[in-house]
Amino acid sequence: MGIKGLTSLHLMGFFYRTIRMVENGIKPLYVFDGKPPELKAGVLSKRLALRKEAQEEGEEAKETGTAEDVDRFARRTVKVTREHNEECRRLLGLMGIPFVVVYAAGSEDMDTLTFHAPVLLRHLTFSEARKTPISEINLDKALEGLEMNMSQFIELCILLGCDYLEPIKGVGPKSALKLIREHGNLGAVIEHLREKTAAKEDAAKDEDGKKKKGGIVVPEEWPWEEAKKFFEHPDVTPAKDVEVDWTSPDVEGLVQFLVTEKGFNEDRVRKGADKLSKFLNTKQQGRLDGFFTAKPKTEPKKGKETEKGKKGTKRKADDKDKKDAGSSKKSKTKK
DNA sequence: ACTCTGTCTCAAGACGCC
DNA sequence: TTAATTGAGACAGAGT
DNA sequence: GGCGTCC
Repeated sequence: MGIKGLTSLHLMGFFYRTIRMVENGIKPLYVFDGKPPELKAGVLSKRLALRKEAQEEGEEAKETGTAEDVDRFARRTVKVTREHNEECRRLLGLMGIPFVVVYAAGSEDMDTLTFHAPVLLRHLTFSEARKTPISEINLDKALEGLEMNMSQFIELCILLGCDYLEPIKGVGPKSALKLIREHGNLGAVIEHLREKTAAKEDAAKDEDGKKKKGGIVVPEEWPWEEAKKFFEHPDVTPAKDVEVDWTSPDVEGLVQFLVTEKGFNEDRVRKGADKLSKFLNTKQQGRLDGFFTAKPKTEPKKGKETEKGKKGTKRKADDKDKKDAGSSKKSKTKK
């Protein structure tokens, strides 16, 4: 029953995606993620359970469901094995595209900016088909909009919860921003919060049985200063030590690999290789235009709020008497 | 009223023909 | 050698 | 734009 081919989806993806980028003036550098940090072990095991469940349901669907269901499930279940990884690297090598392997990639949103990346592009991986527009976040603009310096920005991000420290419950985007604004720096904020907590505890002590929860509590151990140092001086290989060369593709090698070994259409492969060498050789390049459809919303929203999307969240006013709305556990609507 | 958090859901390739 | 992700949005509910 | 094909 299987459609047995389809063993090269990953290569197809890399091949065509890369070509598309190159055509549009992007010189990609692939970063292969090493192992995830153990910090997340707990979370991972939790997800494992969920996934297992999902898989079981998938199995079930396989028997009762429609063809689309099966197909869909199959796509989710594709394993990325080491072979796939190696093949991808081999492919990139033949294409003349550099790549590196890293072992700690906490690269998310603002975290990335804290590492002084000047520009952050989000949603790049969403093919243009999706409605999600690509957004560009410029560090300088962001700082300007926040009226902050880099130090404050880093501290703000730490307050919001970076991957390396427990987030402080009760402090979200708004409060964090406000706190930093009011106190000027994270040290003062922490001090302030600790004092507050202490005061409440004292008050509670008198009454004994009163409410225990004293507002926002900063964890005992909260080495934010170290985190900050880490952001300022990340433990990375200096750029100059990394080899990043974009070279001409090895056409025959590609043909050998993709056509002979993987059964790709030779014309397509050669055509792709042509594009690669053409665009990689010509120094000049078109801009990003054309790679994405349009970027309707630009960010220059001065005021505060560098985060563009935030405003949404309109509560659904019509939530009348919807009784147990929230209790729907994992009731998957299966067909 | 507003803010924050937790939980859940959804989808993820690329091309080309019509 | 396996297992395993990511990001976004919506919503409900508890906290202040 | 939706849908079949690529492999």
